[in-house]
Amino acid sequence: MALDLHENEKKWQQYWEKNSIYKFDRKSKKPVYSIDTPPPTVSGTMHMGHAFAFSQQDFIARYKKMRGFNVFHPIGFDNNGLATALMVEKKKKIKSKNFSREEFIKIVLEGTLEEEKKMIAAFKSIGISFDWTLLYRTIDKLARKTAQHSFLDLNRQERLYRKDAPTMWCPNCETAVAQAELEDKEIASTFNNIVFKTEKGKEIIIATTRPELLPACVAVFVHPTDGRYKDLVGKKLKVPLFDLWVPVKEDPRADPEKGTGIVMCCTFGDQTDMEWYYAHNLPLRMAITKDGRLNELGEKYRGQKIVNARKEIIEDLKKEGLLKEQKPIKHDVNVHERCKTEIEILPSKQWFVKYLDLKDEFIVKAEALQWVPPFMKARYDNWINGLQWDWSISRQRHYGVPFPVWYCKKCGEIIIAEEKDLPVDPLKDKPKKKCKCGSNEFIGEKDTLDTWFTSSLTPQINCRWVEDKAFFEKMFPMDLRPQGHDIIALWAFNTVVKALFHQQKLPWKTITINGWALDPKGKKMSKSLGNVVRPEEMIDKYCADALRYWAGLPVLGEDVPFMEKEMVSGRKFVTKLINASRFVIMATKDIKVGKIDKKKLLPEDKAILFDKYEFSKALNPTRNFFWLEFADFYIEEVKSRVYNDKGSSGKVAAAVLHEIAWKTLLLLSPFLSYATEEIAQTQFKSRLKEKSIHLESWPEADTSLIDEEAEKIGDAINKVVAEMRKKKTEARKPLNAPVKKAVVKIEDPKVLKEVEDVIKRTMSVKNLEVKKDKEFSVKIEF
RNA sequence: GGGCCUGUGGUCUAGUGGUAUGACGCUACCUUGACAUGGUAGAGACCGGGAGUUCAAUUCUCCCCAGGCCCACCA
Repeated sequence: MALDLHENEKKWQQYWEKNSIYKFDRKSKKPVYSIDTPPPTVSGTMHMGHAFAFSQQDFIARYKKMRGFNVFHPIGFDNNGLATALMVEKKKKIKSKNFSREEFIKIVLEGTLEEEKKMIAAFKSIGISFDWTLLYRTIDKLARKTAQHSFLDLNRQERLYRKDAPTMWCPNCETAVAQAELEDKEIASTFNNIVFKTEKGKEIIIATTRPELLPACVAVFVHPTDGRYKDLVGKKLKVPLFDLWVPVKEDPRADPEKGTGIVMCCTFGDQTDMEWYYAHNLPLRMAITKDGRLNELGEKYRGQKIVNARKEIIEDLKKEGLLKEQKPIKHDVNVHERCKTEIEILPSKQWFVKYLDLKDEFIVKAEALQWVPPFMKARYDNWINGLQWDWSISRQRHYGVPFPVWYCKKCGEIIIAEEKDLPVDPLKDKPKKKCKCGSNEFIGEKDTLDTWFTSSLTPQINCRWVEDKAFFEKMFPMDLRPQGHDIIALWAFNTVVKALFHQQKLPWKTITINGWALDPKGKKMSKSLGNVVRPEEMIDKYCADALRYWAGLPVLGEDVPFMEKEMVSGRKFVTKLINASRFVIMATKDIKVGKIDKKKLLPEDKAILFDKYEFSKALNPTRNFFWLEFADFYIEEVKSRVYNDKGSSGKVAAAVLHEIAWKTLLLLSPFLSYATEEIAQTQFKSRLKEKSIHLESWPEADTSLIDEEAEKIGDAINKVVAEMRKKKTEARKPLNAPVKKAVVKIEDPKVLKEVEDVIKRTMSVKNLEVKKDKEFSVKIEF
């Protein structure tokens, strides 16, 4: 009778929930093991990547629980971001702009409940052991309060500053953009050879892809060793179309190989322009507005969008004979990852966290963190070494966590909110005191905090930093941060930064970096490629345990192509496990359970692997032991004993079967959490001490019972049986075909002495002769 | 351009200084009393390419090639 795996999984899911199997016990005296789960974006759908990464995390959580830890396994949903705002706007057919920030946050929190429900159901269906009573959202009151508290603390430490700084700016979203929000995009563009003129009227050709920045030109650079332009240095050049003269300067950052080897510097065309601006003390000529148009410096092109202005300027240059050549090129430009608009560099008032001075410390301190796999630390180091700007934390967005900040209308003084009033919304709330200039009128900060400013506080949110001091002291730092390698530079780094600032400690002891679930060809799964496989589909088609099995196969950190056939193997394994256990119970029905162990299961070896986060190395050998050794040989050999021999040897065999099957179940329970629960609850009730197999302790092997002699005997039986099977197969006979006579030649016949019976019964041999010979051989007669 | 990682039978993968593990697939045979979502057996790889170290390299070193991720550059 086949078991309905789906019904079965549902049944146990409900059972776990009803009995709060995964609830964190605040009162327990056991040591805590805590996990800082990545909060997935609320979208209503679970990705294969979620199923993959969370399953792996779950193996660890379940293992730790079995090892006697009080496991703290919380999860949050990320709804503090543009993606969520857009989703809610679309769903409700509203615009966030039409609501106050506070109202819109409320709308988001309520409007995403439906998506949350779907995701919760999905995570539950794969059997992830989250404690759902700990659920938080990255825009909820706790998160806002934590973020604002963090802001206040950084302010106390004089780590915050606000200044008019060249900022990477998205003219489409009209917001500042962080280094990490950039993306490369290859676009087609034109290299324009444009004529600048010397005072004497000599034509100097300068190549540029951005002629619309001519009105922002402040200098022209050549390489110091470039002989071609030596005599120009120090002179001035006339910018075409505009009444503008700029100096020619030397700088090694000008590449003689590129274009004509002479380059114009505009404030600001790119990052090099910015470096020159500082290095050569150049004037600031901003020709671009925040919405991506030319301003009054653009003269007749004023008000034009960047792309249009470029076109018109090129036309006018052509007309005046000032455009010598145009070369179509393809080049990579920085675009905003969300809207793919080219980034501009504009000065604007932004809040920054000062941290560039601590780069070395960030690297050195993180050495105390256990990185799994260890080489991932290099990516973190790389990122920090490449950092050039302080952390810009302002976003010109309506939706998000507000700054707890006002500005005095009269004197411009910055007023920071009081601790006890958090969380505040400066657009709605007012400072409690007058400004020191006596004014009572304030302007609330309209900007919101970079989402990473809040997301970098998940350990503080999980451990209730702003709500429960005693609890926080007990729980912080957390034990484990599992996350993807794509966000080492963002999430991992920012979280370390915050914890070092606030707690002067690392936020966790270990960080594990999981790989990605890819499509079968090794490509990233994405909607546009149409190669997305939904985990729910796979659960429906196979079962959740099969999906978990797949997630348990690869080495942590490896990207894994999703192969449906792995699901088939997973389900077969589940079936095999159930069937073999059923046999064990049948065979051992009326026999008292003994305490005999058998070789090679070695739970402590598996434990070491888990402790090293190498769970796949625990899963595979356990599976192989169970299937290839236990089921294929041991069960077969023991069958005849159990069925035919009701004497003492039968009892021993049955006891061994029972013992091994149970220990195997325990070892597999972190992976196949449903099947093992089913088997334990229905067939091994006598062994089960707790309400669930997932509350049982990790099995201990009684090493004193490992008997080398017995192992030798076991190996000899397996060898002989395998050979006899082969002979029968070669003779095209069924495996249970009776054998009249068999002759086994073996170097040490003594080892088979006691087990000749076993061989005879297993292989239906009537007469068995064992002879001594250096060469091992088996002959059979039918 | 820089950093990190990966490259083992058709596919995925284990592993080691002395030519290699397992799975899936494939072929043949077997309805044996837990399981045909099964069993047994078999074919199939000179471990990306080249050079070096060594008695010996898939395993160590260097170079190259391919793929991935991150960073930088991008007039």
